[in-house]
Amino acid sequence: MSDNNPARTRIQRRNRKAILEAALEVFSAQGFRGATLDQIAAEAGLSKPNLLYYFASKEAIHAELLDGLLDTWLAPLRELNPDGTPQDEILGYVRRKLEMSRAMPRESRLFANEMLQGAPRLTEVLPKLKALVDEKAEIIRDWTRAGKLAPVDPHHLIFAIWALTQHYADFEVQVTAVLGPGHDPYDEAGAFLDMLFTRLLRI
Amino acid sequence: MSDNNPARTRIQRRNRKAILEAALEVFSAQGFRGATLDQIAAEAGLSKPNLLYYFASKEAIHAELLDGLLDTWLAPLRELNPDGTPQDEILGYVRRKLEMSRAMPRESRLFANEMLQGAPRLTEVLPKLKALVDEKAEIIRDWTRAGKLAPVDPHHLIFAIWALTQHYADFEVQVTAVLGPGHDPYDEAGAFLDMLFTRLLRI
DNA sequence: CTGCAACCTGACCATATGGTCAGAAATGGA
DNA sequence: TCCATTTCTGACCATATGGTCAGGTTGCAG
Repeated sequence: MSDNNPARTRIQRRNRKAILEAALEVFSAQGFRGATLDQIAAEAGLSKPNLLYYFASKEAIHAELLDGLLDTWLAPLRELNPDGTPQDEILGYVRRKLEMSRAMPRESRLFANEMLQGAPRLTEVLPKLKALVDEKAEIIRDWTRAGKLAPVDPHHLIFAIWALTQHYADFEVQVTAVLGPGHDPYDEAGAFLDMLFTRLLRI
Repeated sequence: MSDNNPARTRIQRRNRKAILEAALEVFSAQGFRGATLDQIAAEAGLSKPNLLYYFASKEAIHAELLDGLLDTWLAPLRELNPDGTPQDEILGYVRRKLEMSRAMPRESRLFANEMLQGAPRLTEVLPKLKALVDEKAEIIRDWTRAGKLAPVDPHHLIFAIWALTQHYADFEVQVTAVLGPGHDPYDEAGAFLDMLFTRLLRI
């Protein structure tokens, strides 16, 4: 009872991790309501009552997953450095964000599911999102004012980066189906987006 | 029994329409598994057994919604005219697609939900999608070869248009939360995307 | 080795949900 | 008006699902 947060025993650490991993798999593929505890339990290799020994409820598992997600998700944007070269900074952001979609497609889909449903479990963190975006938008606006960047609406530039990178994770089936076999969507997207943003931002 | 397809009586037409409208509302906001027949019935102002008088099952309602959706959704792309001016054609497509997101956000979200879950109920129509995209990609490639358009990967150009336009419907909560009050997201997006694609496609 | 705390389970419960059905109510053509 | 057809409903059912619990099993400190 002295240490509250971190899982104490080895077993607890292992099982909580397995549960969260399984839950990410299932929630991201089925949405919150579509996912069942039985699926998560099976995926984690545990019994349903045992799941509920580690987490108070289905909600609690989902909440824990969402908990750090926004921070993880916004990390690439946080790195945008006002003292760097505008084009490099923004291209770097695009690359980091695309890499994140490639490395964490399930997290992307978990997030997308949440947003599609109207973000019922994220509403209280959206203001935090807005604050960060506003801050970074101001940096971009300054770059434009200083003549270092083509004039663009900073908010919609950020939306564009989100949309273009997350699309490859969230609509993976569609992308794969349209490209057909023998393609690496993310490699191609990387080249395409480099080109796109280079052209867009050139003064 | 002679005429098979169209709803025969006035009542049938009215109620089927009400059910599909209600189902679109609920399915697009909750996903297939998240939606319940009770919700749809309530939204449509009918009793649950009455829903099932008009449709064989929950699946059947969903299937009927999905049925025409892909065609509707791809209509703007179909209009891409190989004999037009490349820039105008592509910008026109972007505008039509954005307008579609504005006018039919629920359809967009229904579609997004389906894709997120791996398109279990759309797999058989994905080849049709691929065929259309391949056809239009070839047109774009020809334009590029003819020197009328900057060189771009046509498939990823189309993905970009999808991602950028659908984002405003699918992530509406996020867009609204970030922009704050006093903005018309679609108007701003229209201007931004015009600018973006103009710069991207200029030779 | 022992005993207590941590871990786990089968059996069970309440509710939600998709779907059925016998028959009542409305509709509309003759 | 009459009655066959269409439309609609309350009551009901089977199953799925989130969650509980009494008690069994395992891990580990002393």
